[in-house]
Parts: sequence; structure tokens; C-alpha cells
Amino acid sequence: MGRPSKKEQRTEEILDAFYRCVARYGLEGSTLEFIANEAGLKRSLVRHYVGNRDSLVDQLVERVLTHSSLHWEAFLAEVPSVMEQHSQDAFIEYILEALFSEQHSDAEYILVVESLIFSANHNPALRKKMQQWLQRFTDDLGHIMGEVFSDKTEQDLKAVSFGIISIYFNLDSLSPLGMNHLYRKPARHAARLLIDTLK
Amino acid sequence: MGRPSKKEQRTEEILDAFYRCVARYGLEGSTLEFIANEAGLKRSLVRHYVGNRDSLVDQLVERVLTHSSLHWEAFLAEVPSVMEQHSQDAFIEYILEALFSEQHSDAEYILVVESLIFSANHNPALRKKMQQWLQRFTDDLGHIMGEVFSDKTEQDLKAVSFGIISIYFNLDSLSPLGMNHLYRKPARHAARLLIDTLK
DNA sequence: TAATAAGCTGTCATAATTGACAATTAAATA
DNA sequence: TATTTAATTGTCAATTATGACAGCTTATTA
Repeated sequence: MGRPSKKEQRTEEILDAFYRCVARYGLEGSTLEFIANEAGLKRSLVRHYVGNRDSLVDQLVERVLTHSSLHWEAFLAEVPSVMEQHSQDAFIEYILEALFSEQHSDAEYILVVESLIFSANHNPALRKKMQQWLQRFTDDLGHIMGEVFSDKTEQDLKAVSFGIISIYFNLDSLSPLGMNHLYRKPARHAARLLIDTLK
Repeated sequence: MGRPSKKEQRTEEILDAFYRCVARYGLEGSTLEFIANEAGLKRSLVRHYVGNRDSLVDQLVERVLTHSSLHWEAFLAEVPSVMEQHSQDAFIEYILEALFSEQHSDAEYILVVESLIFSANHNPALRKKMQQWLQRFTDDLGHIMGEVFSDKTEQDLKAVSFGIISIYFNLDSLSPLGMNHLYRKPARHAARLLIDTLK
């Protein structure tokens, strides 16, 4: 008996709000009051459901990394079917669309990740997590491209992976300047030029 | 008569300290106390010499943008002499060395600029400045490359400029992860692959 | 050495941020 | 309806960050 718990729902709402705040104000700039307002709750409720600030940050990190993994795995899962066509071009279009189309773009996500990487500077535990996150990202991409462009050297594959990821990150990390529309095309074209060097 | 002023010297010291703090803790995370400690001064002296927080931020922005311009102009000034050799390869090496050599790398600078861009989100005046800063950067680079690779389309030039700048930014913005040594070579190689597409 | 201009120190008030918890209200079931 | 469980509200104390300024010290020069 007793009243039903809203813990899951509220926790979702709060972490969502925190996520949006971090994208706008950064990790340090996101006060509990802001987060609570963004979630439409009282600050005391935030504390009630997710604990103190450190706990809140920990949970946000877990959430972001989990979501990131899920998205990335969804991306990877599609690769084999794209490759059935045995067409390098189809693969290239698939990557470019996933990383640079306006449709799939998610500036908030990049800004949050960027904030976490920045904070990794004085948070060793977080640093380790973000290191692994980044390495998996680049390694996977290099590995996939190694299968599509099998005659290429490790060096070229690593370079192109890193280059594409850099362009991808950079485009959205510039979004606070509100010039994204100016740079999306060049970004995508640059990524294409880069990956085409593997053909 | 009267005691000689240390305003210039102290202002330098304070802004230098602020700069280092921003690279480590971000703009929001850099409290006046931190800055004062970093400069080896009392907080009240910081206030005495550079005024309140807003004034401090304004002066940092001016300082960063001025220094950035000077460095960039120094870079540009060398270009004609490099181009006297009428060698595209010499130009390519010049760019790669300037942007990706360990020697010239300056992670602090990139982290500060990144912080300013992030803060541009809720500071219209700063946004305008950073927009201009970025646009000049990309435009100049595109223009130079247009002279070196004169047969190329505007589209390609813009793309390669943006791509190289992205890789340059991204490399150092990852520096809080302490994996810079792993990614410098791929970054430089990617930039080379990209710019080689113009040949 | 006296006057002056500036450096420097310390302290106080205020606001913002966070942590903690008591008290109340609401929804479920026996 | 009484009980139980949890949501929700409100408030207070502690800490931190900032702004403001009075007062003392030091260096320079007339």
C-alpha cells in the first residue's frame, strides 16, 4: 500500500533538465535552482530525488554515456546492411548523413559532452570514463572503415577517423555562435573529401 | 611625485592568471579568489586593478582576441616568403607545422577560446566578437589557400579551411583527457590528407 | 623631511548557492 | 475510514562569492 513512487519519472525529468542546462550554461554554471526551474520543480524536490550535487553529476554522466552508447550501437547495427551493397559510396553517404545532416544533428549532445570533457580536467574518475568513451568512438570508426577500405594503412584509417570526428565535434561546439547554418555544408564537404581519400 | 603605478604590470599578472584559470576551470568556474591566488595577490587587489567581475571578463576577452590577432598576423606575414618558392608543398608544411607541431601547440589558448565561444551563448556582445573572430580565421585561411591552389572551387576551399580548423580546435579541446600524445599524429595526418586533396 | 600618490591589507555587508530537515498534503490499500 | 507510504512545501543554517570601503604602508619628489 502507500502512495506510488514517482522516483523514476522525476529522476528522468530532473536529469533531462540538467542536461539542457549543461548545454546552455555548462556544468559549473548549472545551479540547482536553474535545474529545478527547468524541470518545473522545487529545488528541494531535486535534492529529494537525486541527492546532492555530486550525485546529480554522477547520474548525468551515466545517463549521457549510456544514451551515447545506445545511439552509437544503433548506428553500428545498420552498418552491415549498408555494406551488403558492397558499395563504398553507400557507406560514405551513410556516415555523412548520420554525422552531418541537419536532421540528425544534436548540438545539445555535443555541448554536454564537451562540458564533461572539460570537467574531466579536475575529476580523475570522469576523465577515465571520457577517455574510454572517446577511444571507443575513434577505434570503432577506424575499425569499420578498415573493413570498407581494406587496403588502407592503419595510419590513414586512424587519421581519417580522427579527422571526421573532429569536424563532427567542432561543428556543433560552435553552435553558441549561431552560425551553424554557414558551416554545416563546408563541414560535411570536408568530411567527404577526407573519407574519399581512402577510396 | 607620489608612488609609481603598477597598474600595467598588475593588470598583466591578473589577466594572465585569469587566462590560466579559465583554461582549467572554465569561465564560470574561475572565482575571483582562484584568480587572485593564481596571481599571488589578494582578492581586493584584483578588484582594485581591474574592477568587478564583468570588467575582468571584458578585459580578458579583449586580451585574448588581441593576442590571437597578433599571432595570426605573424602567421600570415610569413606566407608570402613561403610562397616565393612557388611550392605548394612548402606551404602545406608551413601550415601543418604552425597548427599541429607539438612546439607550436597551445592547449590553454584553445581551451580559453572554447570557453569564450561557449559563454557567447548568453552574451550577445561576446557572441558578435567571437563570430567575427571565427569568420576572419576561416576566411583568411580560405583566401590564402585560394592563392596557393588557384584552380580550386570556392566550395572546396571553404571545406578544407573549415576541416583543418576543426581538427586543430578539436585536438586541443580534448587535452583535458590527457591523451593528446595519442591524437596529435592522426590529427596532423588528417589535416595533410585534407589539404592534399587540393593539389 | 614633509607631502603626496599609490600600493596594500583587512573587514564588513550582501547575495547566491547548497545542504538538511521538519511539517504538511496526497494517494494508495487493508 | 484508518493506515501507510511517499510527494511536496517551506524554512533555516552554513558556505561561498562578490562588492565596497576604510585605514595603513610604502615609495617618490619637492
